[in-house]
Amino acid sequence: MADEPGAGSASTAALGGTTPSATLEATPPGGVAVVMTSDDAPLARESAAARRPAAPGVSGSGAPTLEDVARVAGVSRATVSRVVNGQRRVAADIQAVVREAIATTGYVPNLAARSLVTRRTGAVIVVVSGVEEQGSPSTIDFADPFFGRVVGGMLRALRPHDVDPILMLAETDSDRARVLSSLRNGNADGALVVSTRGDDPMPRLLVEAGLPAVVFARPGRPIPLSFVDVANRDGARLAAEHLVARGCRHVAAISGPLDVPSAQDRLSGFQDAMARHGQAFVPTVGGNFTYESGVVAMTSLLADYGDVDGVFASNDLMALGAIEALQATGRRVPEDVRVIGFDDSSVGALSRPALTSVRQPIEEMAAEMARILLDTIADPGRRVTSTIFEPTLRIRDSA
Amino acid sequence: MADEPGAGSASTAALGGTTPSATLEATPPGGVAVVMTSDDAPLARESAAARRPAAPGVSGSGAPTLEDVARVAGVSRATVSRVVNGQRRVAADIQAVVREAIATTGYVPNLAARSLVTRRTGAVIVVVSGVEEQGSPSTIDFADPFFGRVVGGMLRALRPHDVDPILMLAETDSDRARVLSSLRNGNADGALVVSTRGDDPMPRLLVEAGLPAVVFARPGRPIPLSFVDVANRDGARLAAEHLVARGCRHVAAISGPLDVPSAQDRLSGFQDAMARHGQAFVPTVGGNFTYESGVVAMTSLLADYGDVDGVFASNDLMALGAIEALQATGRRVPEDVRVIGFDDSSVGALSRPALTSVRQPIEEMAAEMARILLDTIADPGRRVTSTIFEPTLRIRDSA
DNA sequence: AGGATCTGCGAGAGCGCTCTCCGATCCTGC
DNA sequence: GCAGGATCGGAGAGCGCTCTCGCAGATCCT
Repeated sequence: MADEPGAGSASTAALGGTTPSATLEATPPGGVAVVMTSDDAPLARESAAARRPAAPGVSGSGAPTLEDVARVAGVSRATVSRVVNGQRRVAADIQAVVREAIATTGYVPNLAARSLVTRRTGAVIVVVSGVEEQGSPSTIDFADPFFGRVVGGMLRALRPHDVDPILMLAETDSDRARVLSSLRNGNADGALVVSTRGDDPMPRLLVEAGLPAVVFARPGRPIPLSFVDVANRDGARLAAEHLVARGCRHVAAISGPLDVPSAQDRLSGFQDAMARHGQAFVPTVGGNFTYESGVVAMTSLLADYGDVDGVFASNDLMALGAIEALQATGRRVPEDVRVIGFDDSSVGALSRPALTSVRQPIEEMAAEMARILLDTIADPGRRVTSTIFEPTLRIRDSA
Repeated sequence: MADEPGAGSASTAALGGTTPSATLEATPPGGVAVVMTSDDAPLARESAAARRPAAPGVSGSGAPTLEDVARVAGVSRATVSRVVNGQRRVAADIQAVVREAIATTGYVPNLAARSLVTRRTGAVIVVVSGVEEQGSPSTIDFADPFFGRVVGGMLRALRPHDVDPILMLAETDSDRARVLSSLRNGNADGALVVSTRGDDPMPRLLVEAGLPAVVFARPGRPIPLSFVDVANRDGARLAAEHLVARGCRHVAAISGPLDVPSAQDRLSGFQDAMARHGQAFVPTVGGNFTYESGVVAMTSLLADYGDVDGVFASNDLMALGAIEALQATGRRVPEDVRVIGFDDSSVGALSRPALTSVRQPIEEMAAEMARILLDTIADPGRRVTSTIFEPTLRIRDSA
């Protein structure tokens, strides 16, 4: 990216400056204005070599080190270290002196150095994992609120332990190799994996490498790896019972890809529950968790079973698509057909009619993942664990 | 959102012994079935307790080091290092031998050690910044797709450079201090800041500390800090012109909190554009970017100006709320009242009627932030920069 | 009261890596 | 054949930190 002569004081957008090539279909070509303000500002930011704290009387350059603090406090490095880490008992008065010295020097421990010896980094990798598909560069939809909710939940559980999440994508083999080596060479202590597909190889790789990890949702193939999940079958049962209770007699299902364990469980759980209520056969069409696939599935369902009066979709997006298709054929929701989704996503809550949906406590599940991982890191000999959360039915307008 | 009483028990069988002791305050009241296999040890949560140094003496146990590779290749550490980093010319044959040795040993550089001497970490902090409000524990809504889109955009720009984002929340002063010290002690090389409020102190702190940083959206107060933004006024103008073109004669606006610069710009840009088209006064009610505030604002607008036929809301959530309020009073959208939002969020696209909205290329903006930060880190003397993206109008059904 | 035990602090050895010298080797030109 | 470069590999000094070890001095027991 070319430098531009600072266009004097920045007043108006100097259009036609350097135009980042980032303007594919998003911005009309040339539709980017770059404004550079010169740094005649009082706060000169030549942060180049000047990484010094405003510490008086400390040695020459660079951030203050343990050594510096020790000198100021008149104790040894070891003692300062002990105070910083609160490890072994240190006399109260000395502790005070050291803390004082830490404050005046503005000391802050260098994590790289610490991690070099402790073999702990205080960071975990959050792997958003998918499988590259030909054509589409990414299978991961970051706009899906699911992603943010998971990360948010992890963050809240991690923060009290001063552990930070490093975000990594894992779509290609080289991505996965990168995650693995990051972990192996001590760039992070463990991994929290959120897979978008059942056949994701990431969990297996982690297990084989013997690395601490926890995954979201039960892995496709059983492997010795901790995971957190929702009781998908119970959620589906909730949906089935609700539809039955509302008087539905001809219900159908829109399922997710059956190689995804959760989709599998939701479908079979729904079928079983319906069977218990006398409907032995549930017309089912598969989708792929997208809105469009919901439209398609519902349309196809309608073609074969025009008298459906209840639909259970394996996620909210497909449920929304189903409603769209239903309404397009003049059917009213919920009067003519009742629709239930799965996820209790914000999209569903905001749509009209508001979507009745099976709620899984994503944030808490994510937090639990973090907790399990932390425990595993603290005690590597720990057995593999799993926590299953019970879903609840969030009744709104669509069913 | 209140927790529903949980559905009781776990039906799934335990894989081994059950130890619910791990679920102290971790487990939400009810609704959770914990199934865990466990070792006998009551897990001591002391992070400091289980801190054991790496297995001593076992050569094969620990990860291979430069030393190991050097021994295998029959060269010195320095040479291996040179090969790994491709810094100086190394004879081709020796290079081959070294690479061979790297492959056989499975060597992977220890980033902590490297960063200790290079003072570079290959990581940047993504600060999701807000201000703690009394009552609510968090002002940051991770379920908002905006969050994921930003992170996704950054990720894609960062990845080719092998730089990873570390996620941090900054709500309290101590959070902010943590971010600052992480940066200062070389835990990360720079910060990408996404603020949720205009009066967020984070940007200022970063500047004062002379740390490399880029923020999303123009800071509330002008400070010498690089940022990326969308031309909010232009976006608002687009909305105004569209409403006018569709024949709206009495338009109103629902604004965001006016201490947020972007909300300010959107409102004034809209007002100015409307003034140019003959509507000097635009009835305006403030909201706070939430769905509910949109409902409230629209209701209040309707009470005072029953004849509105066009509404511009400063974000999609509020626009959706407005539509809800409109429909609740029997008005049709877009036939009676046209509504335009801002963000082009996925919620808006999925709602019915689909929301017409001003689109800002969030992913690309985020990617540009990453690029600027990387440049700044590479050349700290670099001037402060800003890139303004042009918004476009995404016309759907609501206007 | 005397030895045993405990407690608190300092000395020092690295953790794995990069990078600056420096010496050894290999060309090149005369 | 030899000086003068140019090139390339090795030795070694740390980067800032933690942690074991050992030694004083305080505390305890019989």
